[in-house]
Amino acid sequence: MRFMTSLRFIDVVAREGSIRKAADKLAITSTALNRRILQIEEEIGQPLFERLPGGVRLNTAGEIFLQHIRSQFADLARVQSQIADLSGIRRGHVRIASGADALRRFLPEAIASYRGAHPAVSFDLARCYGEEAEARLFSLDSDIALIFAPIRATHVHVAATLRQQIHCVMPAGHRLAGRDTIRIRDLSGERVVLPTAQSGVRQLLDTAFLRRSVEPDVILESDGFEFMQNFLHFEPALFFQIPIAINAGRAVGGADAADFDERLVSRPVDMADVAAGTLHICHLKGRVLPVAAAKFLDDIITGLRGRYSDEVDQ
Amino acid sequence: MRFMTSLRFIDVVAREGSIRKAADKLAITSTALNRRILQIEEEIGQPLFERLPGGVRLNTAGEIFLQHIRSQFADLARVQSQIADLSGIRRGHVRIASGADALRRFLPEAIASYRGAHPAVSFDLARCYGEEAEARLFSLDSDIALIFAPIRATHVHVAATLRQQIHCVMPAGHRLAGRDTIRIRDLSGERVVLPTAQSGVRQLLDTAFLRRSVEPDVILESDGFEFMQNFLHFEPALFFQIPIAINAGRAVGGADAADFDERLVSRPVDMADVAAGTLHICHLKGRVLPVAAAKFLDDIITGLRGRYSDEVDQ
DNA sequence: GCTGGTGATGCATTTTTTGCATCAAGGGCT
DNA sequence: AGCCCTTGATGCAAAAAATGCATCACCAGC
Repeated sequence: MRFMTSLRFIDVVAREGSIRKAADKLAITSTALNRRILQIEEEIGQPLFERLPGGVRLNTAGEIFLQHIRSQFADLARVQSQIADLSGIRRGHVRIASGADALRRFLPEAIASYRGAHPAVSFDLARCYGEEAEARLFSLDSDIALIFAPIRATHVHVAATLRQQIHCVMPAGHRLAGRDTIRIRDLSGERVVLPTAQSGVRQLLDTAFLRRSVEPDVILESDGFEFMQNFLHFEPALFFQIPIAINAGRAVGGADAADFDERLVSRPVDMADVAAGTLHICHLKGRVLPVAAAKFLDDIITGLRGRYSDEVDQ
Repeated sequence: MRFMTSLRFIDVVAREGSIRKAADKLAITSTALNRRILQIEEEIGQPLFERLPGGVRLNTAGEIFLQHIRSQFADLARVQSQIADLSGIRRGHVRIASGADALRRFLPEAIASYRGAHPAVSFDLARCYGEEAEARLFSLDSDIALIFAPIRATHVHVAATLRQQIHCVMPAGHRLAGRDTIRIRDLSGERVVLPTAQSGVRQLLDTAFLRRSVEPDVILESDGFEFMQNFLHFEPALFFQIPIAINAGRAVGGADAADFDERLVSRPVDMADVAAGTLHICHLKGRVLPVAAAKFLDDIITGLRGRYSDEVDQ
């Protein structure tokens, strides 16, 4: 959209913190970019950036204006998606912020299924945690967020929630593999692999370890699930996931539900020890999503309701 | 704002229904305007107008896009107002749609008072009734509406309401001037001047006349209050207003409250005959008003609450 | 079939935007 | 302090875009 270029430029300059860097990124000269910004500032009647020796930074007016710009872009995307829908072809771009959990198995399947029905819709996945995901909604960098953590910000609308019990994943021959459920005290001294500190799973586990005064043998911290999974083939240890990260296709109920790798099994951690976490499916409050994003949101909520009927709310 | 010109052009073309007429209005050639529109249509990927032999008309995509354009303009005005507020000077433009009632005495005083505090804020008054006012909110042609009639549309948010009893205005020497309240049956055969059919006052009166089977002698229909008022100096007759149209400064209570013209008096119509109407002070639901408009809205609601405390709700 | 209106398009002109070279200013380093 | 590097701003010429004129094709009403 030609008529939006100047506005996009401002966005990039704000992100880069420097006109010259932004100009490089936009493949134009700093001169041209500088003048566009000066022109807009003149039209607004006030400067939007403060000039520092090392670059530029938004002032208050600029912050307000940038927020406006981003909302214009988001709304334009919605309009384009809606217009495309008129001619029967769903078109658009859906930007999702998600923790590693849902990204692992659930989203690939959900997106593939959606794209099967609407091949003209493209996706953008940003892997991030809690507050960062909320920030992405607010800055309109993402349309939908899947957050496995409490929601802090008031500007986030939770379209649906999914209760998820922490599961413990281990090699099939592990001494705990015989149990139906795992107790936290069983983990004392056990070698465990923990997700990174930002992760919602990790925070639930930390609380549980603290409460039960259990100190497992933490041999590794990682947020790479595939890495953790493969690691277990070489050194027997435990790691933790939520059902949605293990099995996209159906609820994890039975004792041998670890369908992700036949040499691994997953067992639920006893609810008395670790409270079930909540996966929040969110978008920015008050925002009208593009058709493509809105329908995708509907789809995943409907899909989850079909599979995990009891645990889905709202 | 230079970067919005193409969008404004589309708005004008849609309103004019013809590229050439719009071009005249915009003081450019039809060629330039035509090409701008073709360019935007190409960027959108779909035509926005259907070409008729007598001009152009928005198609569905165009309707959607135009709505987007208007919301952009409204939001830009909000942002500009907000930015101006940062530097201490309130700046902006408040567009009000109002029936003739509030336009008569209340709004002039309210606007003058507001402009006294904020001289950089300008106003735009559109005189219109009920549904037309609602439509103006929806098309973002007005920020605030004062509607003396029931609200039909669901997209209108009512910020406050003011109950207003119909008053009957007559020359001081009229035979009914001695009454404390006027009954509808007193009006049988009386010469009356009625407001236009769209007016909320008129609709309440029509209902009352019908219910009581009273047929006054309607000698004139007009929506010009000043005209009606002056007319009464030449031919004795009755006309009808609500307090806010008679007296902006204070509630109309006493028997000689017609402070607008010493030779005229106003008497309330008995509530048993005519239900009190409701003045609705509204804006578009879900819309964030520009600072200037939002504060003005606050001001008039606070002001009304001070003067007509009992009759103001919400 | 003529007339008066519409939007679309080729081409020359004008306006705007861009890029190069350069300047002035501020922070970090020796 | 003095040097060096990077930053944003600006004058001037080239490139690109928008504009205006003349004209075409189309349609409705008479």
